[in-house]
Amino acid sequence: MNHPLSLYNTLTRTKEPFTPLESPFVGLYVCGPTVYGDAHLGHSRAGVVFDVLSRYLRYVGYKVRYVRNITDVGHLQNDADSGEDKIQKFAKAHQLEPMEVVHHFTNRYHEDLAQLNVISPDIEPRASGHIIEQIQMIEEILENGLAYVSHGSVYFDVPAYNQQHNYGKLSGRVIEDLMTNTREDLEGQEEKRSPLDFALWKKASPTHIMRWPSPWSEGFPGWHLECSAMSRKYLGTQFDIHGGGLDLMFPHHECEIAQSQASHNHTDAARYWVHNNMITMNGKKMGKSLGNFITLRELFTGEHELLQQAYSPMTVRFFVLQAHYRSTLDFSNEALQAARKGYLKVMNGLRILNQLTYPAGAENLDAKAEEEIKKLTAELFVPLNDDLNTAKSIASLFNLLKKINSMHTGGFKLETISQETFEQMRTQYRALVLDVLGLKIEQTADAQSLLEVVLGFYKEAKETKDYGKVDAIRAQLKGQGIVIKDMKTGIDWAYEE
RNA sequence: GGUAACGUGGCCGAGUGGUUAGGCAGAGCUCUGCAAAAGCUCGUACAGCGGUUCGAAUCCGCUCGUUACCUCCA
Repeated sequence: MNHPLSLYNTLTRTKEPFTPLESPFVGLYVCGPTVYGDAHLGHSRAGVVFDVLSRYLRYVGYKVRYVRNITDVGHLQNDADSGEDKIQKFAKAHQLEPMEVVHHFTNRYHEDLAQLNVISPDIEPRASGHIIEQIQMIEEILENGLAYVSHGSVYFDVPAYNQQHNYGKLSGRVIEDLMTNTREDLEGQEEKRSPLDFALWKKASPTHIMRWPSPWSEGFPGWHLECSAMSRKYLGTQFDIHGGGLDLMFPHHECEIAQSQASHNHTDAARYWVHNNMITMNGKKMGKSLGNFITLRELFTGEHELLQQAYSPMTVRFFVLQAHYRSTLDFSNEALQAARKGYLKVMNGLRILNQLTYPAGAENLDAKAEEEIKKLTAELFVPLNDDLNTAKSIASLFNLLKKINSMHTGGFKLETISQETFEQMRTQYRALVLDVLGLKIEQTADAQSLLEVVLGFYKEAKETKDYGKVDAIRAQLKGQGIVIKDMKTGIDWAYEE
């Protein structure tokens, strides 16, 4: 199949037409979270952006295999010698098993993303479950002479690799610059031949409790390796799209490319490298290390000193989608409140659209109106082909929405457009909002409160002895499986038994 | 220091040479028992200074400012 989608490829720094290796199949790999804490607003961006990408690819007919990993073996904290990783640190502090920690946060991550209506990936591999694959890849790199064993650890030989390949091709780094700019305070790694070398396997210190056996030592796989090993296992040595946050470009993705090239893959792994930009707070990147993050749970409940109110999951989703994924997006209460209103406006439009019925047999075509609706409808999806410009698609949505609202209030006569155009408009609007942007209706009113309103009227009707109304309310509620109970102490209701 | 971006109206945020982005907030109008919703209309924009061009927010240069990566990070 041939679809005019183009994506910005970090490898080439240009927008390129997207053509899968084996159309209609698309392999998509996205770097998932390191599960040592709750997901924050920043995480939601990668989740939502690549959710929309996979939704759109499917919408236009591709068969997508979406793989997103869970990194649960921990990353090295600082220099390798400290030997303490984030997950372990957290585990000790709380007297928990490391697996207990990662399981806990994995579950919460799933819950949070589900709230955002992010569809679960097709495969969600865990680093801890792919130690064997990672060991195998290390062996391949050793066989190819691009890694070396040192004191029970294995390091990737960056200078040697760079003689055959181009280390830095993704992030635009020049190895000579990196050599001269290596931080002094990261030294103390006499095990490594070059400060640029990175660990493929790290021998565990005696106190390190996350460890696995390997040909070299009891230890754990280095950062970067899990993604190379798992993407290869489930998508092959070469696949279509690799996604992740911009902050992973270097060194993480750069190292992934090097590992894939240096192993028996001999490829850059992915053909299109796609990076989403960061969410900022007052212009500064939101991140765990900076401590300026707001978790999704805090957003949903409003429990954070910077939040003036709670923001629903769909508000957050809409907020993310109103910006292009490659731009930074600045958080503020005002921006979230604006997103909330915008989201509700779109959903009200959907509700209206569902109510509209075309007046059959009453066609009274107006060429101009017909043309206008056709044009506005056609513009809905077009921006998505231009590097997934959801912001522009949403703008198109609002433009069409004005007409839909006019149809509803009667200013725009439905019969002036053909039924075909009407149906097309309705189908496309729904498809964009529900299927591709992945927005859904959020219940704002709960049944209990609505019932209390009805019971209020019931009580009033009884007091005024308007028994016709009393009986009607009872009958209506009974139709909903609810019975009213008049007791001496007051009015209550129950589920009909 | 190296590399890469960015700077759009009160706020958020599209837009890469000429046409209304859009949302929120604000003003006015229509509709309305009141209100809401909705529709219509309106306003202050493209950091600064040069340059290229018939024409630049959009290309080039310089200045100022902000950020990201170079360490774990979506």
